[in-house]
Amino acid sequence: MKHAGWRQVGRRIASECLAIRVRRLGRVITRIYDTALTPYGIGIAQVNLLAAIAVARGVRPTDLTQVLDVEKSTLSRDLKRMEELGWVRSGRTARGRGRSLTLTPAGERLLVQVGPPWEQAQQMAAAELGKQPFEQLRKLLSPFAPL
Amino acid sequence: MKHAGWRQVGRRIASECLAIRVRRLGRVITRIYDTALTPYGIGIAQVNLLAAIAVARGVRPTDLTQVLDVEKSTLSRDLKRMEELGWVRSGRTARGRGRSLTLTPAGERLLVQVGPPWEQAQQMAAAELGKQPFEQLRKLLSPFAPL
DNA sequence: GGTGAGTGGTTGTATATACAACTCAACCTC
DNA sequence: GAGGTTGAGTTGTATATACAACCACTCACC
Repeated sequence: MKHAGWRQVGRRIASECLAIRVRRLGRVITRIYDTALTPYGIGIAQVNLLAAIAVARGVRPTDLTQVLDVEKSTLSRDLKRMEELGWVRSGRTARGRGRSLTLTPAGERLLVQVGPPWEQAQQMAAAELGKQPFEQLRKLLSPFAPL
Repeated sequence: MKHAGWRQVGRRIASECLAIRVRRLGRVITRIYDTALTPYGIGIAQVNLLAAIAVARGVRPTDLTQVLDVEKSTLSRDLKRMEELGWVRSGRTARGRGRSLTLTPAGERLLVQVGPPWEQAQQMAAAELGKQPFEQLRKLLSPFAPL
């Protein structure tokens, strides 16, 4: 196996790489959810934040970076957008450092509205992947659920 | 189940959404590969293109959008970067419309160099996820391999 | 209570991603 | 072979993502 040529390397990477598969799956799945959510002016990435803040009211951004595995700089800008859109508010924490995040009433309303299209997207994703693989995948990825 | 409040919706989405899990997995995995590849001045997304072009020499961008499930506008800009970096070249197709893509010698060399760190990243990803889940996942996602 | 260390957050820069609108060239039809 | 049709690619705009560098504030310690 010494001296693998570029053809070999290319074939091996194309056929074996986990990252490439995961990223492609991400593109496909993201499109499904974003399409279903478009009428509501939100995408799955922001729904993610909305739901995370709803569940853990008063979290600090730093905590979210842990829970969601997002870079703090990414989160900073995502939150800025959502504050500007009027879905999220931040105040000082009761004690200690950092800000404390909550949904605005508009954010709460939006989250409720977004329920049905999200369910629909979840259905479509299951259809796209096949019921079986969908459930296997969901189970396999449960360590990556933000709860 | 009528009148689900925002708390319920948030909990449900946070705990069940496939897209959110897949996207988070993507972030985690991408970081592993990108970190391993950093010394070579390339990331896994570009390695993906490099490998795809290596395997299917002479492909047209349009074909790649099918094979890789990428938007044509995304691909257009990604390829532009890689042409500027001197890894990819494009010429006219023998027949029909569109361009034809090939690796430059520099691109071929880079692909070979990138083999070892890629293997290493694949190992680290397996370690991160656990051997078992890693293999299950790879198998489950084989429909998303670009081959 | 001042100061130094560490943490939380923002900003600069770059890539990857998508959708929509547009351009341009090849094709086909008559 | 002229003209409409279609398909390939680019460009405008916006979000999501990351890393590095920076700023600001809190806390702990003396």
